Amino acid sequence: MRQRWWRAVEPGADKEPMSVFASVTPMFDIPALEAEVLAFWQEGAIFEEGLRQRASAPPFVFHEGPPTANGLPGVHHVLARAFKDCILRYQQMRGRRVDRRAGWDAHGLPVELEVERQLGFSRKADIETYGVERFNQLCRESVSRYIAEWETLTRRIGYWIDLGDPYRTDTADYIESVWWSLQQIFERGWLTQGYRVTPYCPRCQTSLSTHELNQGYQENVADPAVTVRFRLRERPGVSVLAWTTTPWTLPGNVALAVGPAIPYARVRQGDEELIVARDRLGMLTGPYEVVAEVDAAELVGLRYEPLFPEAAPPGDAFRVVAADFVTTDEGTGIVHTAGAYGEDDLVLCQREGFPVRHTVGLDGRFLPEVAAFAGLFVKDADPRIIEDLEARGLLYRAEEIRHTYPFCWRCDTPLLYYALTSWFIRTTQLRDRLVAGNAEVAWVPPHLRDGRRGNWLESLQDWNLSRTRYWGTPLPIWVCAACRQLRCVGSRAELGLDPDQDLHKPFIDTVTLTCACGGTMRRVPEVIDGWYDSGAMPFAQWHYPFENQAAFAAAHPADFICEGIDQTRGWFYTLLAESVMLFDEPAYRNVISPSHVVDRTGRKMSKSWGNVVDPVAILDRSGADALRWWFYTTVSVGQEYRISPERVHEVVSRFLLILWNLHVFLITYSRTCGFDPTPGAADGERERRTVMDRWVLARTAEAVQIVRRRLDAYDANGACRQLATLVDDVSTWYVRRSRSRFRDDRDPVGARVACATLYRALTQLVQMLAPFIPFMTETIWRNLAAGQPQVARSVHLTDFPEPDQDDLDPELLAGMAQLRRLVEAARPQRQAAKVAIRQPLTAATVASDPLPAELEAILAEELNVRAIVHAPLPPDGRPTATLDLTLTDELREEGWVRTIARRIQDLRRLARLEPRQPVTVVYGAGDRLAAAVAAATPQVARQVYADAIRRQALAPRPAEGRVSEGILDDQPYWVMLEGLPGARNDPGPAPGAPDPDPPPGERP
RNA sequence: CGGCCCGUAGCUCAGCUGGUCAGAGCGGGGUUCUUAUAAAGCCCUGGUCGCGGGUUCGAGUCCCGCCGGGCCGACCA
Repeated sequence: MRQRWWRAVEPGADKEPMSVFASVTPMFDIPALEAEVLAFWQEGAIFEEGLRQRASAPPFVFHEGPPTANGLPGVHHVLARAFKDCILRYQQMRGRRVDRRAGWDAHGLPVELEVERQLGFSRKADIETYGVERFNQLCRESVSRYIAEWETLTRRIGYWIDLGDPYRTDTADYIESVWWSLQQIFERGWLTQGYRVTPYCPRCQTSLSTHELNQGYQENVADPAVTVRFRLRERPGVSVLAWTTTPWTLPGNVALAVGPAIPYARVRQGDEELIVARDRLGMLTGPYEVVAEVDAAELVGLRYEPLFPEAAPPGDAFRVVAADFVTTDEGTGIVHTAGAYGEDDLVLCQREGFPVRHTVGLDGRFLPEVAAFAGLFVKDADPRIIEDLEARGLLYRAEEIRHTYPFCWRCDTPLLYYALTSWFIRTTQLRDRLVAGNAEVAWVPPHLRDGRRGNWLESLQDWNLSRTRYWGTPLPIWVCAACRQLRCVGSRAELGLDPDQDLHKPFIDTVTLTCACGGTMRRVPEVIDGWYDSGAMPFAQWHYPFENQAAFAAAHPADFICEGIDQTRGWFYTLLAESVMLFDEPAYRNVISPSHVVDRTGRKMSKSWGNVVDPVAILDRSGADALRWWFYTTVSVGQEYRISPERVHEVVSRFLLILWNLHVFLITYSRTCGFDPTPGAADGERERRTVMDRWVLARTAEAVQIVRRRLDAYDANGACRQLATLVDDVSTWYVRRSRSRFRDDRDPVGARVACATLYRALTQLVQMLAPFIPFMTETIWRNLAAGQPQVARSVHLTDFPEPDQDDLDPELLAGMAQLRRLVEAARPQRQAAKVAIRQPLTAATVASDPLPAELEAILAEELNVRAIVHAPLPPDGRPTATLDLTLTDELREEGWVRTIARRIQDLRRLARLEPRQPVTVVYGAGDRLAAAVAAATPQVARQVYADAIRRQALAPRPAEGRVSEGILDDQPYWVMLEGLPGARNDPGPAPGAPDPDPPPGERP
């Protein structure tokens, strides 16, 4: 039967007669440990217990940003969740009630597209044909399917959030709350209809908001760039040249714009004359002659021949006008204007009274009016248009340009700038209040607030809220067919609907209202931007204001949110905007926003690059603790995370194994010395603490202070850096210096004091680490808590450590720091002189601030000198320690003995002996060396647990058994353990030696 | 074009309010210590802390300019 080695066994079954601890072993299967912990949490309902325990405590309010469940979660999703979880666990340990409700963004284009893919649809019309009701039902189901995948990962990484009662943006209650909010905004006059040019996806057939646009820019897109002749009507032989990268907008041309302050020129080239900006003469091909300089004012009002007369709209058009937005950075300094396909163009046309008419339909194909290209998709029409212009002598020049161009963030279709009637929230009017609201928020990293985020708010656009799609919250605006009166509905009651009525399309479109004028009101066809839904979660998750008004009031604004940097203009923005509009305050107080996860070379991860790092593979190999710790410590929040499985795995050996082995060490020796951590059991031992004990406790108390300060400031990086240093200090300084005390069987009280000290430091350390690496800390906690019914059964149910005032000791910390610097300063001297550290020396001359006697004793031991000679501090104030490297015979002999002893210990280790298993040592050496050994035999024997140390002839050395041999100051020797055959030099178990499993410390 | 971030040893990164700050880890080379450690300590890999100015008694650490990288905006008619 295989022991479940990572778990403490019930006391009594396996324990030392004197010990409350069950044995534990070195670690090797972290994923198995984590699976065990997950099962423990599940079976013990630890998460629920934590909430219950703080039920009446002051709340710490957290909002979970609802992921759109339309695909599998990636490693970057683990990143934000790691930071969320550590703050939430910390706050709960600090005594706050931390309700944390999961949420799912169920609406929106991403979900629709996923379903369209499944159904093999390529056009929006396919959805209508298929039936909107069935389609929406599939959307709802698709979300539910992916939610299951997200829940699996959420649990696996130890992200504690209540998955049992999530909010979903597609429920009727949620939608009703959103309607309520839109009615508020409508009544304040901020929700309006407008005819504007917006980015438009001809495949999805909906416009997009500016904050969706940014996600879809692609670099280095090749597009045609054409320069076209516009022939002046009254001046035969003279053309105005205009430049565009969208030839498909040329049939829609209605005007040419010149800059009022830009100087122009008329040039002769061949038998024609051309007008361009003087600064842009360089774009002309071939020789030319400037005929005249022309002011913009002279050009304004000139009429020209339409390029495509058959498409020309009725009314006034085809004139040159002045416009401020014209520049001479590109093109000819004269701008082709098509009212329906450019923001500036539309404004200009409306000002000048030019007709604004579409030449392209909602599907991105030319309308019948443009006979030559009717039915062609605009991008496909570009080359045909160029050919046509060429054939008619209107094309001056055609090239290819590479530039950045927006594509649909979900379906990769090139976007068109397209004039549409849309519903907008006039956020530009609210800019000052949004900026003021943002100023109240604390960001990690701090520069985001006034940097990227603040900057973005300054250049805010109106929020294009409506989407001409299907799966979303219906825009609750009804229009009277008779008098065009608008009404924004804010509740189901206004429509006379049951609470359990589904509110989606197509049902909602069948609901009519009667207008005050007696006419019939019908709903507008649009749904709303899914980002609005998620921004509504602070109130909509509560079905506010219809229910839970008190709960909402108590939970707004939130203390803390955390999402990736990409949410600056996503959720961070919509939360802020909606909260400011509705409640006149920001929705959150503190934000952590980690940067992107990229591959090991700094490239974005993308499926087509083949460099996507799979979180599951990392979790299976290194575990969730390792991945989490890597995120907390590898770089500061705000820097890119260059991830690779190897880098994450380093955490295991560099950090997790050391931590684990600290507790293995403690338990091993607690079992041998009979240490009992039960309060009261160690009474009276405090007075016997050594300076090392006091130091490690002071160091821990200091770390508690620092970690609390850092986490209170949402600085997980700072907290973890401190904890990493603490683990290193405990392991490589306290335990290393104190090892002999733990195993000193002549002083069991002293050993128990050491154990009690390490127990105290380690339990606090593990508690501090629990928010970050919740799995391993849980196992260690339970192993340490074994047999103590009064101790919390989970580390996550404990209170975060307080800095113990009695333990704090800044002077001791400073003294030890100086001591360690002195030791480091001295060691290179031995190396240079090739004198081993185990070789005792007479003295070291130390120039430093005076150290207390007990620290000086440690210094002498670390330096391995018999005396410390004091010297004045050098002028530069830098403490030094200078070794006297003179060797006497006596010193040499002592060094020999220590070498022999070390060789014996090494043989014990290689033979995998138990710590106290007695052995018989035999050795061969010359007389001088043997005399030194003989003189020190009692000490050596005790040190290496030898019942006898016997000398044999130097030659021949034994052929059997594992022998260690060497030369000390020209004197050859060998040493071996008697009765332990197995001569090979490998560290495998020697035949006859105890089986390596179970581990050391397990049997009496 | 504008905003922000970054540019520190071969690699990945720390360096808070200016004065032991010239560091850590990894890799490589060397060495030492050790029965908790699939460990650890130490040394080396000799870094003009991107470049140039400035402020200061003193600047990776503050200011200005420039170069390079990243992100975000704007523009892309």
